[in-house]
Amino acid sequence: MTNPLRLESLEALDAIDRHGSFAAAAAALYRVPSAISYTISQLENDLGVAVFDRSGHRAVLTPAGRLLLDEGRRILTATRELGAAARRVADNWEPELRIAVDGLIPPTDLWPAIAAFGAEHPAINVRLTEEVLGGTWEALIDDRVDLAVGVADPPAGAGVRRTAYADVAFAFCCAPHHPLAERTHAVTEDELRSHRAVVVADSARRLSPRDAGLLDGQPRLTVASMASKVAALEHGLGVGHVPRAWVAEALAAGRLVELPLERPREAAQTWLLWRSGAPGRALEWFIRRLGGDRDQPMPRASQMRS
Amino acid sequence: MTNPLRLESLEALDAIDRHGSFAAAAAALYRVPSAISYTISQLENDLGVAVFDRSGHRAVLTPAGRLLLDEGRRILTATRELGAAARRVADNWEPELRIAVDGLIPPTDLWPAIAAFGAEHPAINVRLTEEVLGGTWEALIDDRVDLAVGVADPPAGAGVRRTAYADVAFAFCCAPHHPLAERTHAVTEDELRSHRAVVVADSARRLSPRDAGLLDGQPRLTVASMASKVAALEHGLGVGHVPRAWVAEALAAGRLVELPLERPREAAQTWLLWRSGAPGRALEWFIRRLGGDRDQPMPRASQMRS
DNA sequence: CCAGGCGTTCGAAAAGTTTGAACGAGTATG
DNA sequence: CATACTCGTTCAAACTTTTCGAACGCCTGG
Repeated sequence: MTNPLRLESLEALDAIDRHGSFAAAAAALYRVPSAISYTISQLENDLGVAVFDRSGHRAVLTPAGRLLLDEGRRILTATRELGAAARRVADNWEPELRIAVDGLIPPTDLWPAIAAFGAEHPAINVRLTEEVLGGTWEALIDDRVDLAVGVADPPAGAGVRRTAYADVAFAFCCAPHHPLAERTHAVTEDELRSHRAVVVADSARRLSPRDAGLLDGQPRLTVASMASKVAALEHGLGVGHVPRAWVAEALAAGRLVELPLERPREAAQTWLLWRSGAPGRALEWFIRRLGGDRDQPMPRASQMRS
Repeated sequence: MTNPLRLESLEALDAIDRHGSFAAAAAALYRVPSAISYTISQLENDLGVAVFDRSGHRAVLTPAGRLLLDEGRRILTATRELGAAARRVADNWEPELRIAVDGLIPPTDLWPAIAAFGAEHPAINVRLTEEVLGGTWEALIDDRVDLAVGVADPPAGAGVRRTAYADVAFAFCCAPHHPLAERTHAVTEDELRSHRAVVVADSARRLSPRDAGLLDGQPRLTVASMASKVAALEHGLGVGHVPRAWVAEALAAGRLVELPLERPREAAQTWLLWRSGAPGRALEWFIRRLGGDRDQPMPRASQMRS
């Protein structure tokens, strides 16, 4: 049993319903009424089903006709969209762009770019995932994302290109009611060691996980994301370094306090990474927007962009 | 811009991918290779997009071709299914049958019938909702469902037909640690009045709600469903009548105890209801299966069917 | 009752598809 | 390195399908 349904029949059905009569539909399709009659009776023959009830003066849809009309419209739409999507792909626009943002960068950082992209290219989907440390790199290498944003120390790796993204400065924080908050002078490493550190777990599935900026012997609370880490710090569960952009508001509101450190952690240079090879145009759009001119990959002086 | 995509092109594309070459696809479609060439180049012209890369010996899909193939298959499937669905509708099978089951009946009661129906008619969807008292009737009248199962006192109403369903017997229950559980002799109405009754709220949205089997002046806890009522009783929040089928297991396990009543509530006759008019065949199937021979609507002697 | 719109039917004309043969190009096989 | 085979394309001719235009019968509204 081969496919017994023609798109032209559905198109005709749609036009008839839209314009109210065979004659009007014919006019709308720049055809003669008999052609519409022919198309519909062909549909009815193919299907072995009455689509219109002609017992009255004007033809009226049967229940089966109603179903064909309603569902047929979905098929027509899908078909038209498929045509458009194919054209876009041929023009090197990806149907979907997948972006991983590293825990160092608040995802809100990307919203303006994503909103602007969505306004320009409403038909292209953007999928944003959040990863931590090696997980961001791994998502790119494993082809789970097309663009990695805010990776701090990308391993040397063939097949990956990069351009500078933001410098991320850290604040060493704890809750106001945390014992360390009493301190007025810079905290030494020895003092630190007796307080629990909140750390974010590397989200790598495959590569060996690494932890960042930790003193040996310090007790830990490991959480899954930077957002959880901030929440944990606010609840006084420990201390830790957090990118300033993540805690600016909490510091201003007094939910967290910043502690001076004897050896403060220096700002981290972060990168925009993508696989080399022919990038799609959506990827190029984001590289240009987020990374600026990628032919001059130099570290940016700014901290986080808002 | 009219629709520039033909189903035959997608069909050809599918056949080429499935059989590995233009020639094999042609054979599978009982056509000559040049016809396939023609169809594909027509697709490429319509779309203005290369679907195959012919630079090598064998034609190989471009990314756009890949998209057309993958998405095109979905469209082909949808189209075929639409044809089949239209035939079913013309044959008086509903695309979806909506059933409301009254709170008196455990929904599990219907599972065997629904499973059997699904096995016979896998393409017809069944939507099961749960309603209480007037809500069941109202869902039917408002055309939110096609069949109402287990309605106890259907109001006289034109345009509705019915046949007997199960007789529902009630058990008056409370938790074993409830004060009334101490009683060894039949409970009088006066005694009852001082204990909270758990009642199920009528789910009617429009019609005036009614409450069943309540003594005036008795404090109440109103819950949304029979399942909640059973749970409330088990937690000792009150007392109340429950259809035996809902609590057989809880009584056997000792999570509830049955109390003898001075004036026990008599079993309720329940009905299967549907709107009169030409019933679809799925509806007929369920009426026949659940209600037996509907030309002899007589109360059934059994209690609940399992 | 008449004018006008509706949808169908039919033969003829137009448009579109399929065919088969010929061709060039690539790939296995000996 | 021939040879035989398969692949996909092109082209004119045969064929099929769709569209057209005119004629017709039906119903509705004035």
